[in-house]
Amino acid sequence: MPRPSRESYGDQKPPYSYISLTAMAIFNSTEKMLPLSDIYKFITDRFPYYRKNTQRWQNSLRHNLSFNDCFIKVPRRPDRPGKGAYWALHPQAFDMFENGSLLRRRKRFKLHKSDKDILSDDLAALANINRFFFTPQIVDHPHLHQHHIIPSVPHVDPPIHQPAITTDTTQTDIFRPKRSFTIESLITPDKDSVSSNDDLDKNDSEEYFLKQRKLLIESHQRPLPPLHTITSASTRLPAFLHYPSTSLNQINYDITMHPLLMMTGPLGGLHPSYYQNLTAAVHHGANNNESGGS
DNA sequence: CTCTAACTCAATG
DNA sequence: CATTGAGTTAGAG
Repeated sequence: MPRPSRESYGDQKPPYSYISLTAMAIFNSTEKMLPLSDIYKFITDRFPYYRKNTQRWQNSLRHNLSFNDCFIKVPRRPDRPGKGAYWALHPQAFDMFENGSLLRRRKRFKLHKSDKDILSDDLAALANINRFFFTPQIVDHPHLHQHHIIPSVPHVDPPIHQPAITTDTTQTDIFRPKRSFTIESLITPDKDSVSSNDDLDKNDSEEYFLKQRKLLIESHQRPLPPLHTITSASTRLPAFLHYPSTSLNQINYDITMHPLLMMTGPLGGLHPSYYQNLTAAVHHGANNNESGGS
């Protein structure tokens, strides 16, 4: 029989703020981002206290998501229907529990307006990229036709293979573009290789991508994602924002290209104190129905 | 005690 | 579900 587990705090209010509860939920997820409903679920599963008065605290929690810059609303991928967006943690907010308290931070995590603008631009670009690459009609373009570049909407979610968060990762295989991604390099590839040869080496995904992009731009069939945002390196969200891969390499390539989706380092730049505090708290609450093993 | 993060209520989109 | 504002509560130093 599952021991009531003192870590779930029974009917008592757990000593965590909504912000830390939400951070736990997100951090605990494999993708490091969750829709609202799953955040609710995480909390109610672990802490009985929150199985009551749901309307009240859930409203408060939503308020926190919107109000605090430490939470980022990631647009839902079109091939993943569902309600609401995904919520992720801003990487720069990892040290927000510096003082070791999961109840009240020393300072509120707030982004400057310019950073917020950049971030929202990037996220908008991401949404556009998604919409763009998951829209089947685009296949009509003559140049693109043969290349299985543009997918029909994928129906399955392939398992995400994220590097398990182990003790450390000295070198993660992070994808990085071999050259800088400026507007110029995208629109006017400096290499004659692309423009001169019509028959691209399909193993060179970068070249392939550039060619593809060029054709799409020329086609004018639908708005392209604002490419300039792709070069903004100021807001680099680590891999936990990484959308699960699909079997569609070209899409992966494009999406991976976005700075929002690039890994910044081991544990995504996780601050040690954050890691310790949160994992401790998560494991605390996680022992609800443990004790017998599942 | 002060300062301000966190919470609540609630209107609005 | 998401955003915003305003007023209240309460934790940290």
